[in-house]
Amino acid sequence: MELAKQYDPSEAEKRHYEYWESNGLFSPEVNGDRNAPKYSIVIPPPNVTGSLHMGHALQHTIMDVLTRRKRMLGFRTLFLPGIDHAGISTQKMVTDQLWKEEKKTPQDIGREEFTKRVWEWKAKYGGTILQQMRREGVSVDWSRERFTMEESLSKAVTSVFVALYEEGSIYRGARIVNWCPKDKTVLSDLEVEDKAKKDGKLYYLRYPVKGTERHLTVATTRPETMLGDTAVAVNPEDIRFSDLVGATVELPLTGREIPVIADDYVDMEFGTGAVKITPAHDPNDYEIGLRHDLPQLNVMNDDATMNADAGADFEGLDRFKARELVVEKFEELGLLEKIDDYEMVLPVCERCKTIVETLISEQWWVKMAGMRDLALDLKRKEDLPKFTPHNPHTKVYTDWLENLRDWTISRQLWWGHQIPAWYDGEGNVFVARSFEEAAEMAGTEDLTQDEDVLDTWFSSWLWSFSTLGWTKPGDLTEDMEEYHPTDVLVTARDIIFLWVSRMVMSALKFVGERPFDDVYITGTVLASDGQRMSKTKGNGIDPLDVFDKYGVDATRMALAGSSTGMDFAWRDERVESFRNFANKIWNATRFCLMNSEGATVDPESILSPDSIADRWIVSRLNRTALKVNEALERYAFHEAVQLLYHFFWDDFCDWYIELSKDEITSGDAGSRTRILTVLEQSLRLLHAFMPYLTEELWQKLPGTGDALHHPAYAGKPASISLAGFPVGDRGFVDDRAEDEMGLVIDLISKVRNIRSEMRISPSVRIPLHVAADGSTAEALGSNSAQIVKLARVTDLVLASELDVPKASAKAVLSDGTEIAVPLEGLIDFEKERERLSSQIGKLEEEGEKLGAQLANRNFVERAPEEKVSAVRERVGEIEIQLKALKENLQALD
RNA sequence: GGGCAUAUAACUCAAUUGGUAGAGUGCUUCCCUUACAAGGAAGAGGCUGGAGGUUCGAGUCCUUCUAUGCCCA
Repeated sequence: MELAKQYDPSEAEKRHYEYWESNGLFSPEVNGDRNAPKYSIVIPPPNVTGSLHMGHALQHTIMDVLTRRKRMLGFRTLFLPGIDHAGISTQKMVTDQLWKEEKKTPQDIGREEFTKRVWEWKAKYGGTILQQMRREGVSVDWSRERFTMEESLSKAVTSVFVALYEEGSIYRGARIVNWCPKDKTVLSDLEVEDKAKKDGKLYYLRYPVKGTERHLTVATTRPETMLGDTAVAVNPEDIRFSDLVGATVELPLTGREIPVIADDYVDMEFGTGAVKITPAHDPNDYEIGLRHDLPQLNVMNDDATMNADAGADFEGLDRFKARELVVEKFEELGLLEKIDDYEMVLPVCERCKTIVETLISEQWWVKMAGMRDLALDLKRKEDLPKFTPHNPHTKVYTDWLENLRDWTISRQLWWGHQIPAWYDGEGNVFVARSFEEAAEMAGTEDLTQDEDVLDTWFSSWLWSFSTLGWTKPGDLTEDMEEYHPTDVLVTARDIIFLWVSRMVMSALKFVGERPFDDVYITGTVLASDGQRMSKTKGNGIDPLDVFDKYGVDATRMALAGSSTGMDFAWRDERVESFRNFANKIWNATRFCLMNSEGATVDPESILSPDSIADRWIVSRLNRTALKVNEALERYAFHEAVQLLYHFFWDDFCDWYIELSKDEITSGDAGSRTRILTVLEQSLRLLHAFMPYLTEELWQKLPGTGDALHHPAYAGKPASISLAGFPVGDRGFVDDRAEDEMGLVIDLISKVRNIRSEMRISPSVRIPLHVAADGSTAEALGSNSAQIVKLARVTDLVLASELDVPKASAKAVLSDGTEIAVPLEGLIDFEKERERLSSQIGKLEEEGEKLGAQLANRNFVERAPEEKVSAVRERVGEIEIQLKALKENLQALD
């Protein structure tokens, strides 16, 4: 069989995913072993509006590596995919489209029609990211794909709402909230982000004190809110104002009179020390208002224009226009003291970046204290999910829990789970699982359902179990029993609070167990400039472009290989190196296949390796497998990638193929079989990371098929994804073979060094003399043909003593074995002197360091025995080598 | 303001419980040796951000400073 000279990923990527998916290889049911242990992961659901970005690619790669390995180990493996309905962004998207295409607003077509349009939109565009995930090669079970708005998950949402309401954990109340005037909905604290505003202003406004000639000056960043002021506050300790506490201020522009109050909250250092209090439009003022029983005067509409209570001059004005007008009028009245420049931080809507308004609004809330305590109990029992990397996530997570506040769950949207609360004509509320149930409770069908929907997170916090068929407390579906709790959650730092902690609380509350054992928090993929990727900066990198350019497998290797849990800057060069690696694997396989006649993959063939090279590669293979498995068990993806890269490229390609090349090309069936088998094992190890390339090549190797499957997948469609994952066997780790092979490699490298330094053309063959006895002579002698070939020497002269002319280049192997290349006529004495001197210099430097250590009695007495003897051993080696090198140098004179 | 993290070769990053600092890319020199030039061979390149301290021994532990990033308020 002849392969192309270069690997073309695009072709393999098309074919194999289709094969895997249509044969259901990623469904846990493919596992025929009823007693197999399970392994389950639920995907963090991307937004239905979303498309694949680097963060997804990273997380999905990690999850897929974990899943594929476990599947190959024979676990009943479930990797469950799905998306969430992303209330705000989806509604926005469809609203925009409606306006663009029909010049209509959602209100124009009504709720029912609008919701229909969203479903149509979802059917048409909502699957984008799911298709992109197929391209990534993720081995998810598509037969279990979930969507937060589908019937079963909606039932779960409703039943959880009702259960919490019935126990008194959900209530409705007017409180100060974050309000997005553009999306016209309330936002939870977590959906608001801070944005620095460097060119902000601090306005100093004078309020006349009633019955005096005095003014009280307040400093504010938001003059327009003064229209809703209901007090001025000062610190009770502040002697500047102590006589004014209890006085009345005439609030300009409004004709209202408001009191001067004293409250600890006021910072004497800030501004003037006097603070205007607007309980209806500032969270801190709201609290102060409650403490002092102040009226809450709402002066704004839901679109952040001023309302009638702001006064006739201001009604209808946008908040920023109103600000200008307020300042103007203060100026006219001579009440504007000054305006300072002021750097500040503004709260903005996480989605549309509009400046968030704080106002008082009637919303639904969840009391979190009870569930929070359940989660903190886990901490006490030291049974929290295990975070990787451990720090600082565990602490951040528990700190946050301890300061948890109630959660606003209603949203003023039409797209989402409509709140299951109905009102009768008198305003009584009935919370029920359905209209029928509510009607029965109310004794009338004359009910209207609450207009609002629930926060999207109110459905995704149930994701770990709602996706497994759970619809109500007590539900124990087959999938729940089998796959919950899941094994690991892989996600990004930014949703530890929004999602991870809430999932823990909901699972504890409703299922009575943790939703997952481990949490792996990935680092952030930064742009190549080290900055965060962002649309506005235009420095983002589209994973699909990278797939096209370098192939999916190379991209996955680059991502997994960078996944230490730290953030890392994206570098195309790194992916390129893995594309080259993929090509290396391709060509190594190409070589084996070109010489595969009469041979077939046969695991038995490497069970009793005979030659040093065979014992060595089998040892390296098993050692690598052991380490890769160990690394993956502790989520050290980058270590696993490094191990595989170096095993395959250095050990297998650079040495094993080269050492066995003659035997292979001359048709030795045994050698051919062994190399095919080692290759096949390597492909299996690589499969979790590079699924397409390995499947492509595995299918081409002679002797592969379902017979190589893990026993749990006997008789299933042949795929490397069902083959056993090599776990490695300590019995095959052969230190002696590795030492002996190390000598051969050292010898060849030293000769190559001589050639290179002496500038001997590769076409010129040179003689090689080696002084060795015993096992060294045996190891080198049994590989003499390979040494001759790889060091390009005429022949290898092995004797117990060197017998070479003065004009020879010499070197010493790590065990002290002396080697010499007689180079009559070729050798440049000056160069050889330099070469030897530089090597002597290096060894002397190392020897001095180590010698100093040994001279230190404290080291010898206090350091562990094995450390000391290791240093002694190394010093011994150095001494032997130095002696020989120095003699060689002298011999040149 | 509080908390956390990071600072290692030109670049991007590694370094198990403290025990002679590694990789990939880039760079230099040589080679199209029929698996692979997306390749092969040989090299150069680091007082591990600064300053103290603990220790026989510190990239690793402690203190402090500087710079950057993230989270919370």
